[in-house]
Order: sequence, then C-alpha cells, then structure tokens
Amino acid sequence: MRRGELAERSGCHIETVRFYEKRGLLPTPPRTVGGHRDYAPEHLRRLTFIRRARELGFTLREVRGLLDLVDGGDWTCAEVRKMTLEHLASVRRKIAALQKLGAILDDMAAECDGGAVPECPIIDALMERTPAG
Amino acid sequence: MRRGELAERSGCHIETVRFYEKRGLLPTPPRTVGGHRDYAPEHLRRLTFIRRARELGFTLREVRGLLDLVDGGDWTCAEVRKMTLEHLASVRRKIAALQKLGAILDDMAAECDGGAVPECPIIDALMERTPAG
DNA sequence: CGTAGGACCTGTAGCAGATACAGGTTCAAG
DNA sequence: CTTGAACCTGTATCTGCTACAGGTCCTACG
Repeated sequence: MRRGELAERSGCHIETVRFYEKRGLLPTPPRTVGGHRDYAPEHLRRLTFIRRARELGFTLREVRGLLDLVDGGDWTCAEVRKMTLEHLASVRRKIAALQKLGAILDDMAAECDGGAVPECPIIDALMERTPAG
Repeated sequence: MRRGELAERSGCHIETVRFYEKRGLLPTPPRTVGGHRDYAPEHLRRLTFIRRARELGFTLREVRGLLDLVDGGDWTCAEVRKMTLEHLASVRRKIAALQKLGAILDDMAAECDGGAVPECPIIDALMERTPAG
C-alpha cells in the first residue's frame, strides 16, 4: 500500500503520515525499488489508532504513551484505563473553563444594548474591569 | 515604565510584550537614551485589554479586530457585541465537542475493568472499532 | 515503446501563540 | 567603581500539522 492509499484509508492527511513517521509514531516502512514507501496492513492499523486517539483529544505525547505501552507488550488494562481517566479529567477541566468563559461572554453581550454609539460595556470590561479574575 | 514592570502589571509574560509589539498589537514605545523601552499608562491599558481578551479565548486575530474597531474610533457597540456573540458561539461549539468526547472516554473507561491483563477494551476500540464516527 | 500526468520523493517554510535562550548592553544600588 | 539585575537583539523551540518547490517514479494510453 502506498502513502496516498494509507492516508485515505486511515482518514489522515497524506502529509500527516510523513509527519508521524518523522516523529517516530509510525515505523518507517520498507521502500519499493523506486524509493516509494510500501505500507503493510499493520501500518494502517497503527495509523488508524493514532488518528482515533487524536480525535479523542489525546496529545501526540499521550498517543506515544499509549503506543509505548502496547509496543512494550507487558502493559495492562489498568495502565490504559489510568491514562484515559487522566485525559478525561483534563477534558472536563477544559469544559469547566469554557463554561465559565461562556457565562462571562454571555453576561457581557447582555449588558451591551447593541446601540450605534461608540460606548460599549464589553470594551469597558476589557479595558477597565476584572472579568475573569 | 519599563518592560518588566509593564509585564508584571498587565499579567503578561515579559517576552509576550515583545511578541505583541512585533505582531503590531502593541505600539512601539519610545526609548530611553540607553535604548530601553519606555512605556506609558496607555500601553498598560492596551496590554491589559489584550490579556483579558486572550483569557476569554479570543484569538489574536479577533483581538486585533477589536482593537482596530477601537483604534478606528468610529466603531459601534453593535459591532463589538456581534464579535462577542460570534466568539460565544464558537466557545459553545467547543464545549459541545468536548462533552461528546468526554462521554466517549467515560464509556471507554467504564467498559475497562482495570485488570492486570494485557487485554483492554480501550485499545481495542482505538484499534478496531469506530468510536467517534 | 514513448509520453503524459498523476502520485510520489526530499527538504523546508509557514500557521497560532507564545516561550526560552545566547551573548551582549545598560542601569541603579552600594 | 563595581556588581548584578534588568534590559537589548535575534533566533530556536514547542505542538500538530499543512503547504510548497523542485525533482523522480509509475502507470495507463496511444
């Protein structure tokens, strides 16, 4: 399988494949006589893993951690679960932060009457007050 | 006021001050005889504005947009409110995406019994199934 | 068999949004 | 007059890609 097909089947951008290879997440495949990369199904499996983990918001560092566990061979379900829960916690922190932020924006927009004059509580808030702490 | 003091009083990192100057968000201040930047209170006001807007998740492009409105002088409250509401919408989209993601992670972690064996529904999900679509 | 044009190859630059560092100058206190 | 903190400059680094330029290979069509 060549790079284009691998990219398409995994759902990754073609350049991303090369990027992951450079980062050591995807092993360097053998080459054809002409120098083209020649991927095996195992590469597709691994790249799909990476893409899905990325979609779930794992950083590349975290993905690498998961892959290292799997590659090591002596990993346990508990370890994977731990990483997942840590990531879940960070997702929830992000949600909380965004919700707080949304509430502030909502308040600011509500205070603003949308008038045509160059006086605005939003600008005032950013210039003068302390909205987020 | 020098760069260090400006940074401290605005709550920005000292290097960030120079970064914003380079990006044209903060005007170049006059210099002392020795070549040090010499900031006025107006710079502090502006930098504080930038920092607060950034804390509220506005991108630098959006911050620039807000500053352009203010700098232009002919902005209206309605324009600022529009930008705020657009940003609020994007914040809410992010929250929704993260919540969906959190639910998936939660499910995955729940399926996982945390055992000491190298068999894990999470890894399986990433390798084989289609969790997020 | 020749050629057209796609798919690939390489290295490098760019995006956001900072942060960090090296190697040199200036300033202020003692 | 010395010390050392704070400043100056340019450039490199980080994450996670994406996009290009300029060249090579592969395959299908005639």
